[in-house]
Amino acid sequence: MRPSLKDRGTLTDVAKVVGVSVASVSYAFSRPDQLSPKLREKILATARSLNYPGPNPAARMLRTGFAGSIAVVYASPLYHVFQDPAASAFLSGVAEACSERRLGLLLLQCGEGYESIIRSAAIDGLIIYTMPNDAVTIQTVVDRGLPMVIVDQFSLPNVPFVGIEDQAAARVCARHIKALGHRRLGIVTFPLHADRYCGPIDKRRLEKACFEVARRRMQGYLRAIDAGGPKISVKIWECPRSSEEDGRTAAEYLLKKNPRPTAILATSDRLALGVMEVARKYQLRIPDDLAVVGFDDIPAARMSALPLTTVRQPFEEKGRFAVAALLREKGPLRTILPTKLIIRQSSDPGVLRADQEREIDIR
Amino acid sequence: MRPSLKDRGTLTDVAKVVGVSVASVSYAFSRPDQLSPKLREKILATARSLNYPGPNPAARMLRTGFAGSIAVVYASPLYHVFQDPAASAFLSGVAEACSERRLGLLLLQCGEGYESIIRSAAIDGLIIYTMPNDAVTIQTVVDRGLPMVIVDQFSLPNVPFVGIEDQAAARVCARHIKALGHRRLGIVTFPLHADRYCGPIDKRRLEKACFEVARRRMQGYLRAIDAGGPKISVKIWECPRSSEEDGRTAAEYLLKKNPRPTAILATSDRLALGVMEVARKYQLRIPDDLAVVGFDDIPAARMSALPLTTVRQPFEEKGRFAVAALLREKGPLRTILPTKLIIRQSSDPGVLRADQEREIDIR
DNA sequence: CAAAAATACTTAATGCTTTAAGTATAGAAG
DNA sequence: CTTCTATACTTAAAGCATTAAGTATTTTTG
Repeated sequence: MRPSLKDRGTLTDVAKVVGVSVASVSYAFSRPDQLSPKLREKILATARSLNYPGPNPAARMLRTGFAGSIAVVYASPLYHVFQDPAASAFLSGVAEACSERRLGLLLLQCGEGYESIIRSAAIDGLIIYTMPNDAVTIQTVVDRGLPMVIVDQFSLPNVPFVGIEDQAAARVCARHIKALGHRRLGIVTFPLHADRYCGPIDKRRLEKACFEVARRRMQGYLRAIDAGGPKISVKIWECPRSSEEDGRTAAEYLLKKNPRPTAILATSDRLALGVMEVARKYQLRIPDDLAVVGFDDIPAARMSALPLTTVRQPFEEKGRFAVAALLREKGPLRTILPTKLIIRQSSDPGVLRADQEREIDIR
Repeated sequence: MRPSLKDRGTLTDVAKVVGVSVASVSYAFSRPDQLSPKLREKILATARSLNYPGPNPAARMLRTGFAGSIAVVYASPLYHVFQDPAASAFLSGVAEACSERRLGLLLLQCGEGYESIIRSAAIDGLIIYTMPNDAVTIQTVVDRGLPMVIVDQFSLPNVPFVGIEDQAAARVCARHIKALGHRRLGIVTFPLHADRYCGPIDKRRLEKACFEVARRRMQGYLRAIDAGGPKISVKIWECPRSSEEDGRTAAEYLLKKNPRPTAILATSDRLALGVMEVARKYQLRIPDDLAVVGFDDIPAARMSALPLTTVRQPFEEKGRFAVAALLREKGPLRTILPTKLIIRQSSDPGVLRADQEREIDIR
């Protein structure tokens, strides 16, 4: 690509032709009130005739210190955001908030090999949407010294945080299942670490987890399970991503265990939907033979042939809050949004119709 | 938000402390080969200790003329891209191509009130994904004088174009319906104009259409319908957007006509899915009482309780091609990607099972 | 009609980096 | 030991705009 911002004429060129100072030309473009309409028109007309494309964004940015865009940093391959309904919903909120404020929205991938692009992106602030909790990656971002907001994940001192009560919500899921009488549970989680591991996990791996959301949800499940009452057995499977396919893989493992779990908790709806597919394949009746609970309440959870019990979280709102927090417009350092347990057919034999659901506020 | 790119120390500050020239500091960051490892390390260490965040992107950009990001311009509210499966799939391809090349992906809304942000975005090129074919809006973009690519929509001389044979594909849809013996047709289209009109349209409105994709598809339908053979009646409904809800509204109108159409062609799957919902509500059997054909082959088309006949187009590939074309890496001025008619239960009584489908190459 | 105020425009400093070309030094080659 | 080359670093120009403060001119006001 040719150096696109170069070789396009400058304010000075226009000024010379019109016979005014550069200041006037600058004002013609960005502060109309400083000029007589007549001169302004003349300048703009000349600019057009000279093919002058308007003030160079880089120079303007250098001078004003304002880029007019914010970035969302995403740890997985960038295209996943367009494939994952939860990420899409969040970004939808971010996009809406950006549009309102006339800000551009820059999507950045973080992780190894992507440091340079994070370092040199022309932005006014960063929303950290997913990022492993490891020092190297964080450093690149923090080093920019830009305003930032962390969404879900870990938190950093003095950096605004927007999220939900992951642990409390997960706890409520597990309690729900426990209350239904299940004593053998399976848990399917999206990554705890950034190593693309796929398989059962041990305690150590859980405790060292560098994706906080997964860890908090896991902790929620486990605490509710261990919170007294009847003894409950648990098998855990970690997936390298959060797709239906990963859910299927997990289910193939968990459902072949003997004795088979009677309920599966998944840290995302996509995983849960994958689990249900496999259950159907093995002719297990849901919720009688197997109860399934997801997390997120993506549209597919409700639309599924067998509607999924899940935790509803306000993704769009999260996105809007994240932008607001980034711009320091208002609000506290920590914004915790409310969630609800949505009970549908996939877990509760008492829910008889597909369009029936029960909402329970969490906390 | 505080002026974030300001007040952060400069190359010069670091140079002074280390006691070297600014050039050396610059090289330490961006051209390691120009410096002894020892000096480089010293400079970077000092930079860290001074909280110098690395070269100012604006200044670097001003000097090099390279921004490191490209933009996708979208005419509807930006958050729609995260809600529309077709747009998501396209952007998914764009995102993948950007990641590969270490480019940032900036999402920009175009249209009234958004000119300034398009004018001042720090980018190296533009992918025009949707944009009404009206001079004012186009001008803002063209005026930037940046490399650009137009995807679908109108084309501009010497601007690379990536798209599909909309008209041919639509023609094949209509022929398919015609061959099945239908003589009363309804057509549901997404916007032909940017005026949010919702209702039946006349010839004039169609001919003056400023969204080319809609126009080309409409023309395809109509030409196939008028191409001799039995006489066929057509009712057309234009929607202000391309959602299921719009499809429902359209269906409420079309299905109340007397006599009722026996087939409905929709310019998008989302519209078609909305139509099918209403058909179900009225207890119409699909495809016997009503055949429905969509366009795009989004995942929901296949997953629908009654799988939808539609045109499959390679969205991700379109995105990747658009980026490639923007970077002038290869390829001709016009890239036309192949499409297929995917025949499923919603149109063809001969398709008996939900998971059965027939593919027909278009052209 | 003189003084004050508003309007319209200019001056000039400043923002921070990149990079071709130049210089000094150390090491290799003859 | 001289000459050449490579290495390591410096010089200085250029990239393009914004904007506070100043000047000249016109309009308003008393």
